[in-house]
Amino acid sequence: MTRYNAHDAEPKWQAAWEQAKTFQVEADPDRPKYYVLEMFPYPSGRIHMGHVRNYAMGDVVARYKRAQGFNVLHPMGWDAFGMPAENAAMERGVHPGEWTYATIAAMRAQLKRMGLSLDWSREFATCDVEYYAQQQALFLDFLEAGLVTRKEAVVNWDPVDMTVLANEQVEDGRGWRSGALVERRTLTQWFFKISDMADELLSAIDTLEHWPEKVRLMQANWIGKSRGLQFAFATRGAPAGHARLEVYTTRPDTLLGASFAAISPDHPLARALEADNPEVAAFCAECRQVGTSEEALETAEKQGFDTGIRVVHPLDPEWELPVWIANFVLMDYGTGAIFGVPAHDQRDWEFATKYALPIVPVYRPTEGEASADEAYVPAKTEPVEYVRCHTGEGVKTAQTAIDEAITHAEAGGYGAGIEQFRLRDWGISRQRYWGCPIPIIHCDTCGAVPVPKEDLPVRLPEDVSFERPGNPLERHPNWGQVPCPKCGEAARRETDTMDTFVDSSWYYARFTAPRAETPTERSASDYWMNVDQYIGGVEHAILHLLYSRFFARAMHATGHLPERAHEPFEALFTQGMVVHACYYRESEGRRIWLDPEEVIVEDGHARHAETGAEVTVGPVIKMSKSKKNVIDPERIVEQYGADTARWFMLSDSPPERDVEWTTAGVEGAWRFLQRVWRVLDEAVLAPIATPAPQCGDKATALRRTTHKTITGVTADIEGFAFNKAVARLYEFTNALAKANSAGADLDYARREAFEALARLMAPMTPHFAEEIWARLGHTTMVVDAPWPKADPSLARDDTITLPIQVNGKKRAELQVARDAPKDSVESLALGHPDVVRFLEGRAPKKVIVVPGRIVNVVV
RNA sequence: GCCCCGAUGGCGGAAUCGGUAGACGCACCUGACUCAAAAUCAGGCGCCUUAACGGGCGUGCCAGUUCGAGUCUGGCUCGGGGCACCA
Repeated sequence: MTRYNAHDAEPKWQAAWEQAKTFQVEADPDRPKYYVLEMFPYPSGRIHMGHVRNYAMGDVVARYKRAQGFNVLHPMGWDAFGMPAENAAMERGVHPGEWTYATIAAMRAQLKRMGLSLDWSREFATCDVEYYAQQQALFLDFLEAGLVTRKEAVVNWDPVDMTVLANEQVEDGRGWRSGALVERRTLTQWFFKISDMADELLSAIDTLEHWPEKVRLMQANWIGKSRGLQFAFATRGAPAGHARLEVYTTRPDTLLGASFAAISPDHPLARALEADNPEVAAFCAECRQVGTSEEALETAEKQGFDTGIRVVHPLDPEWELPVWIANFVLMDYGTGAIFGVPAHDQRDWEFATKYALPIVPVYRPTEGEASADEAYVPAKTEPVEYVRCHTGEGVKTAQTAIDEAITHAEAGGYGAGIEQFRLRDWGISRQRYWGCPIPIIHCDTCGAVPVPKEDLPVRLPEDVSFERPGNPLERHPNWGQVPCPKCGEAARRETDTMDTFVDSSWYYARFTAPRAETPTERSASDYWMNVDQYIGGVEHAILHLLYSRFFARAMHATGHLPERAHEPFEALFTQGMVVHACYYRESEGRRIWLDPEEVIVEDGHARHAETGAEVTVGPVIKMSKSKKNVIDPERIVEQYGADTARWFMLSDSPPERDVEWTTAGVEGAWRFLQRVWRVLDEAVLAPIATPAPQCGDKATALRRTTHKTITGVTADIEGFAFNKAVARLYEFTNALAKANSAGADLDYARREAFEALARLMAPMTPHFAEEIWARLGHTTMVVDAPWPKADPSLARDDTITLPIQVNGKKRAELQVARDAPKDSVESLALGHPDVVRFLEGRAPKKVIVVPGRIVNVVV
């Protein structure tokens, strides 16, 4: 009796695969390709359980497709630029590059111990100069193609870290790292013109058949298309150049309910007034101070400033409305100006109430009365009674009235129906060091001049200091001082670097030719693209995936990718998180979190192992350092081996849902591998390559189980139901254990079963499968064995168990031939003693026979 | 506020087309092996009821469609996620 020893087996097979270059691939137009990609990691220092789950799933797909004969591209790299490296530099005085490459080395070693079928020869980090050089080339191509612009924008400014923050880096109005209150600043920034593609990116969502519906919805909502009316008010008493005020509304049906116009504090008209009216300037400054946190928005009162300017209502030249500057009007949506209809918009209602402006209802409910304490805002599809409408009164839906109003405006020549998008241009300028430098030179005479391609790359200088906050590139003594490429006069480099989302927006394309002297190599990208299966966390459902979709389109427009790559990810799978129980005790009103290792749980009660003190069992949550419930994958691999960790990650929950880490579960996985080992140990098998003999009933039964398992596991893997594949393999092993007690006539069936088992397990527990395969007498590796094929005649049963219901309740079972004719099944059912008993002598009214499924006798 | 998703034993989950609810695993219980424990092996395990055979109930709640509903429809409750002063 032997045991499976993961510590010896795993390094052995990893070395064997590496030596055989098993996972190194080249483009080969004669073979079908398959590109599997998991979202590449940020090199934080150590892999975590989320990585293990993500890469275990990807590896199942990659190894399965490989066994099916595909030329599988399965690469790995590092999303290596970003703030943590700069923070490490500040804290420890090491260069961000040094820190990053050290963490990469550590994580690479950890990943290699997982035995993933990766082509490591394609590895790169986004902070490699070879990578960001090509990214700079792409930037220049995009610039030339009109996909890049430089403009003023209101941005989140972190006054402590002294940088612009992306919206998602602002938590509750504060910088995610510094905790400082974020200010709104107007800065000149570089933008990718993603909003030009808004409509395209939206409509193409329909083609993403193999993406989760949830992600498609999130993308659609983010792009946020709305149809409405844009029209201009004529102004009275406005400064020169502001004779007209453009407004946008999705509710033109409420034009007659207008009682004021309002503009954003950042609107050009507000700016014009600000210039020579200190009161206006003070008001606008105050508005800009207010944070953008949820709390601030919830509690912030509507604030307004009456400019004294009037506008003329488009439907009535006699009717004038006041123009207010209002803190709730956003400059970057629509035209930055609105008309207020307090009766039917809650914000307008609050504003009008505060400043005593008229509230004029346009429609009312068909039954009952609208509340007097708030705006009446029914669904657009709900019929309401219009009492004041320029396109006709009476009962209709808002949607109908809106369409009429747009038609009316277009016919009357005072407005046009337009589409608006919520999606804004992608601001990529960051005032950071550890990112890809934007290849631009600023010249006083020539303006912003692109760095000539032959001068690329613009390298990050090595001699920088992080003693002070802010951007070290800005205070570098000479890095920024260069001659203008156009006129040769003294000029300055752009010191902003690119948002790290840019780095991850095209890495999948770079993997197809990672050493090319151009961003891509068309022969390689045309063969490998698109990514057939992309796998990652749902937290990237919007930004990363949207940016990547934009980039692929832009790379096609600039000749770097085939048109097919417009949608670079054919199929997307978003996996759930790894969660774990947590424990804490209260001390002086504070929660002290405890390592689960220090806690003993008995009968639902938890106590501290050392002190015996009562401990509170917290919720099952995402592993996090602050809650002390992190399990380090490295420890698990050391203790049980990578295959056990992989098997457990795949076994307990459907991949899209969260999986709870439990010690018992991991031990169960480990026990299973030992059990397979033991069952094989005790099995008597026919010699290798024995042809299929005539089999008796018992042997045929085992063969049927084998072939049904092959069919089932194959379908489960295809359908991303790894937990079901695992359950099926458990059942299969149980059947094999039972078959061991049968005699020599099963020798062939047993060999067939074990050969299938090794190959079916290989994508999930690759080292273990190799070991089994070798013990079965093979001198080749299971990784090179083809995926098993089920014999259709064996994969289904000839006789089946048919349930018999009486009045919809199961009362009996019947063993019949699979293809038994309906009437014979019916008479067998009616003759069944249990059925007769429940009929109690009554004649059946109706007998429903669904062949192969069920019989229902109705009385 | 708007949009979306989910709810099945003590627990994770299975039931792919409207057709045997609870596969498989974990936990637990009984037995075998053992001086003993662990490991392993054999068996049990939704709830109520029954000495037993059996019977009744049961997929968050209330209705409906159907011979038949975990699955479809309508209305709720609870939980989770996304967006959010977007005019």
